[in-house]
Amino acid sequence: MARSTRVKAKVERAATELFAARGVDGVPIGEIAALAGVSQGALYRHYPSKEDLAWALFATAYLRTGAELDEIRGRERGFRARVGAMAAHFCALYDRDPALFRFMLIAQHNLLPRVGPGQRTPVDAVADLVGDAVRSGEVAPVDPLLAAAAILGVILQTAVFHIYGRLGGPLSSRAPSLARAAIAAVEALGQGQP
Amino acid sequence: MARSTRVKAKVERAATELFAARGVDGVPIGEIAALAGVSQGALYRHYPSKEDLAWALFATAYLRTGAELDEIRGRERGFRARVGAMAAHFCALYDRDPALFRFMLIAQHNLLPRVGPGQRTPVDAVADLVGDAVRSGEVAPVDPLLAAAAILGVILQTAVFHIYGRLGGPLSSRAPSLARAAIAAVEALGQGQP
Amino acid sequence: MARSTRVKAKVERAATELFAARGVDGVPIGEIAALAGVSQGALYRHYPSKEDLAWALFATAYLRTGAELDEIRGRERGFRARVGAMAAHFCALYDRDPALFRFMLIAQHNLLPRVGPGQRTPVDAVADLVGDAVRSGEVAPVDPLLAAAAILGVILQTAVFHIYGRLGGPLSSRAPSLARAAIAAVEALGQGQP
Amino acid sequence: MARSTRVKAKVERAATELFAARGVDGVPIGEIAALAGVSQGALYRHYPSKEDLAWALFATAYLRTGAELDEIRGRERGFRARVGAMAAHFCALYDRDPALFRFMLIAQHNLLPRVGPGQRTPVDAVADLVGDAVRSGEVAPVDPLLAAAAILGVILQTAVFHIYGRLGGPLSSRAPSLARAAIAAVEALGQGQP
DNA sequence: TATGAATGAGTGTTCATTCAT
DNA sequence: TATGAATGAACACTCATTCAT
Repeated sequence: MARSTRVKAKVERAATELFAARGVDGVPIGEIAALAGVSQGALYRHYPSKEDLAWALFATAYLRTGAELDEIRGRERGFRARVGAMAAHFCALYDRDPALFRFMLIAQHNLLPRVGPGQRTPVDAVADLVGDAVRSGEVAPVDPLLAAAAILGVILQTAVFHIYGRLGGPLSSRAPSLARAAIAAVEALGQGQP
Repeated sequence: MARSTRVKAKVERAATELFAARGVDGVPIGEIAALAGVSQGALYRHYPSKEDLAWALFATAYLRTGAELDEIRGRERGFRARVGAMAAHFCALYDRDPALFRFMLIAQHNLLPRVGPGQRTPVDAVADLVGDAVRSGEVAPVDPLLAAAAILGVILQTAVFHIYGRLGGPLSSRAPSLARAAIAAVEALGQGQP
Repeated sequence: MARSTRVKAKVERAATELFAARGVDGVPIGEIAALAGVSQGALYRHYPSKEDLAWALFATAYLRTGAELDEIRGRERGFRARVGAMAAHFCALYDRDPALFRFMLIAQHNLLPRVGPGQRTPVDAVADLVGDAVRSGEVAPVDPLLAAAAILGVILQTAVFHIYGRLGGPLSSRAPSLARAAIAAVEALGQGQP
Repeated sequence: MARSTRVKAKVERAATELFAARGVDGVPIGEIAALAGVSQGALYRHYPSKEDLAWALFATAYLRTGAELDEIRGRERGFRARVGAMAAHFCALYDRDPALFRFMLIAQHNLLPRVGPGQRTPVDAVADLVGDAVRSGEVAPVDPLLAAAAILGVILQTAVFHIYGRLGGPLSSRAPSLARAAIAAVEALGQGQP
């Protein structure tokens, strides 16, 4: 592993932890450097600005999550299986790196507008998943974006409660419940005016 | 209405709009003063600091929402009716003042820790609503906090999608759908592994 | 005199002295503030940046000098009288505020490009003076800009020598000599190929 | 030509161009290295600091010019011929390397004080030339330094006008005119108040 | 030896807060 | 009391210089 890669990795870890705890604006760059064990100036060899560092962290994680959800959509068959796999995936992400998850939840409010319109986001993946299910007749017709909001809302709000200490234990153990709840919510949305 | 009250109202409106758009840290206090049409120094006659202003805005809206949800719980009877009324209430809040709603979604990450443990929050109201339904046998046994996460997640994530332009139209028109989805999610959570 | 005016005057004096001694880039803004007896932040109420402060000082002095030379051109009659008055004017400027003069000589290399093409500069005034004299037949045909270079060169290089201690005494006492030399130089330029 | 010499030449060329365009303080050392095609660290093998690089460039050119003017003084006979040769020499210097000329004009304000009192500068050469002429009776008694200012002013200010685009064409074509103007200026200085 | 990453002191600038008027 | 200028402690960022590889 090259020296440069080591520094970058340490900086990204430190920044993720601190940004997650106190927000991008709440963390002086010197504190990131100190936690990463490098000098302040060294950060600027890898990122042109603090904002760019935050954006790189966010975009990487956000778009990678979108790609992973797309990958699940390509791999799994059937609405229920796909939602289950996605819920498990989100929970695993959370359990593996809660700081990164928290950072993404916080930072989206500032950074989402920087995501280009052509990018595949997690929202796109989930909405397309619902679209597939509607087309195949697995679920009654429903606005895919509204359904995606329900699916993501059930999962992400649970993560938020976990972050604030309202819920404990590994999130992964709740993945099946969350999947069931998300599926039920989407089906209920589809039963508009019967 | 006393002059002081009018000034406070103008300041709070300005702060809400600006905080919602760019976050508390992203808004200089001078800009709030300018938008409110008062001098910078005058702000300090009403709020001891910017942080206190943000906290006052957040706590007022957050705790009032909790009280309103409690009031719904006191007024409505039955799990479904109560969830429906709460969903309608959230949607009306959003439609009436999207900036305030957005501010609360953003600011919670910084300000939630300042909410005292004895305060009645919206989460408490929703969780208690679920607890009531479990006790009365209306829904199968379920962790009230997990169920509250599902209910709030379905509603709030829809609001988030509205904020980012993924969904349009008044949120209130979606209230019945959201209530149905939230109820279904909770019921699904209650059906462990049969 | 308003407080604001007092502060501005003190800042401009301090900046002129320090810029003249060590160049714009060589002077930290904190030193200007210290010499002016105000806080660092106070500077930014009057100038948006250090560069703007330097530019304001330069542009004011440079364009005012141009206007004064134009005024001389309007007042005096005859080539010799006008050059004499201009030389005296430059020398008086130097004697009254050597630091400002030195600052202008230094700063022109960075700031002259910011002077808009429509502005009346000292160079324009001197060149027009020569143009008048050529048209009236007082001096033989000569490129007014080349003649202006000669006139300004004789005067300004003398000031430079004074700055570096090669010449002493008040510059004003040399004004008549400089005027004579400048006039002779222009006349000699006019005797191209007889 | 040794490798070290080639590197030094490339560095000096790059530094001269960049210093001339934006001043010593305005040019990061990395930019010099990039333009010279060497690494940043390699510069420090040849010059102990940026300041030393600038000084080496300035001192070399400045003192070499002084030596060349002295050589003209040794070679040419008569005030007029010597001034003519010097004017031609300055114009040739400018035409051959305008960046170096511009750098010297800019850098003198910072670096002239570092020139030791015993060094032969261009000013010394020109002043001595005038002294010779006064002693030989070729020109009326005149302060040699004042006369040197006039001679240098006529030539250098013309160069400045050329740099700023007020005059065009090769400067060498103006050398005879400048020499004539400089000589006339000196003679005028010698004619006190008759 | 040559490279370019790392260093760390220094800089310009912002902005919450104070305070003279 | 209301104003807005002044304060001064941060802060993000730059860059000359050093040094491990």
